[in-house]
Amino acid sequence: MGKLQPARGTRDIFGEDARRMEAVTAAFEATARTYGFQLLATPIFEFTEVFARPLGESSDIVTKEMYSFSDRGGEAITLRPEFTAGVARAFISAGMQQSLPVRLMSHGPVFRYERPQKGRYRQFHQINAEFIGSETPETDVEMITMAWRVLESLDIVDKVTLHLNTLGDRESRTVYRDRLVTYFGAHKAALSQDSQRRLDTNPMRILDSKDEGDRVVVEKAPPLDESLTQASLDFYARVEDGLRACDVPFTRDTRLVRGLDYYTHTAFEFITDALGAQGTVIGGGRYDGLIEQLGGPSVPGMGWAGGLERLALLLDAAPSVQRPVVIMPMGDAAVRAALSLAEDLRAAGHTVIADRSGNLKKRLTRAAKAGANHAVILGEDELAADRVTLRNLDAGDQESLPRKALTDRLAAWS
RNA sequence: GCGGGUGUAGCUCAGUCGGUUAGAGCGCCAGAUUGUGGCUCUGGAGGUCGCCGGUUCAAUUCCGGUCACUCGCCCCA
Repeated sequence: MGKLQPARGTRDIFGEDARRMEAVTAAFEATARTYGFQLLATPIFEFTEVFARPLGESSDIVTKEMYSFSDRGGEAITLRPEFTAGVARAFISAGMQQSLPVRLMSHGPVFRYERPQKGRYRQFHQINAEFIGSETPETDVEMITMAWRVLESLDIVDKVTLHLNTLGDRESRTVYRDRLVTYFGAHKAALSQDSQRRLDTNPMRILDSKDEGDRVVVEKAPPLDESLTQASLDFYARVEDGLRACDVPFTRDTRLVRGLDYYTHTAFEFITDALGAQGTVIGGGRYDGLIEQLGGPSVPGMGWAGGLERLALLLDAAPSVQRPVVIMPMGDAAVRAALSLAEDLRAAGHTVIADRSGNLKKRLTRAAKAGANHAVILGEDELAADRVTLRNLDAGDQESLPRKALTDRLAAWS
């Protein structure tokens, strides 16, 4: 095709795609609001440090996926690869620890330099929720339930499975990680190349390796629960119990882990098998160490992010457009009169499109294509009589009525 | 970053065992219907066969490279 393509891994979103994504965003905002969340819009770029520090210098995101550059002032800048770090930075910048807890929702583009696939882009979009300043397991329950409700309101909840796990508190996590390193280190030769690398960079990730040889080794790896402190076990039990109280079904998945060190306790993902390798649609967990690591106070947090594109892909059908009323003035005098008539209808809450070009036949064709329910025909005859012709495009019939009666007549239809 | 597949009209796709005018359906435009759509009929526009190079008398077709998409890995939403 032409040379004018969007840059690799980016795309133009319009029409049906745009409506799908709009629907997901709207469902998210509406649901999150009922949980007391307020909007926080952070910049789409930050000083590189904001992301590099909490994500860890050796993590994949930092080493190969960030869009980083230095600006004209020589500052190291990075396009956000996720929301949490930026939200945490905003939390610190604004001194929000004065009013704990805070419930913050965000959505917008994020950027990762990756090889694109279906449901995976270099610029993609996320919905994101962070609950900062509460360390109770019931907060985790609420956060997960909220994600569940979003999926429910989008009617895609049956396409998705909630995988749930705990990493325990920091002590548990460290113990478990050490045990894994010891165990996998002893079986290093049996591991795939990828997993041998993971042993250094991200040992817990070996647990969910897809390599068959790895799986054999993983089978006999030390079980997570043996490394958990009693407090961690209790915490997790309350999360499970709370989810049952809210009727949110879940699957315990002890291989579900988070690579980053600041994650503690609850980890969860909503996974679908409808999107190939891009199965995770919403993922999140508890991060009790993050804010401190960024140089802020020691404040616990719990959050999750959802991939807009992936969620949009799961919707059965694209939401339909608002059905407009199309007003069709014929002749110069009518064109002018139609301006104010359209304003009246809009003020009454209708979506109004004015079509001023072409013959009536053409305009009616266009109106039908635009999904209009009614056409208001305003020609010389109507103008002279101070009337309009209102055509019902679904029924195919029409009536003549006084111009002033139009708003009421249309109100009866909606 | 690694390995595989694909790239023909706005969309979905045929086709050319290398040969001169590249097709269909849908969509679009016009007409049958001077101010009345959705059905039907008739006609029309629209393609450097992704791009660059090589082989050849001749390349959309074969080969190489490149770009994009796609499947898997890595990683993640």
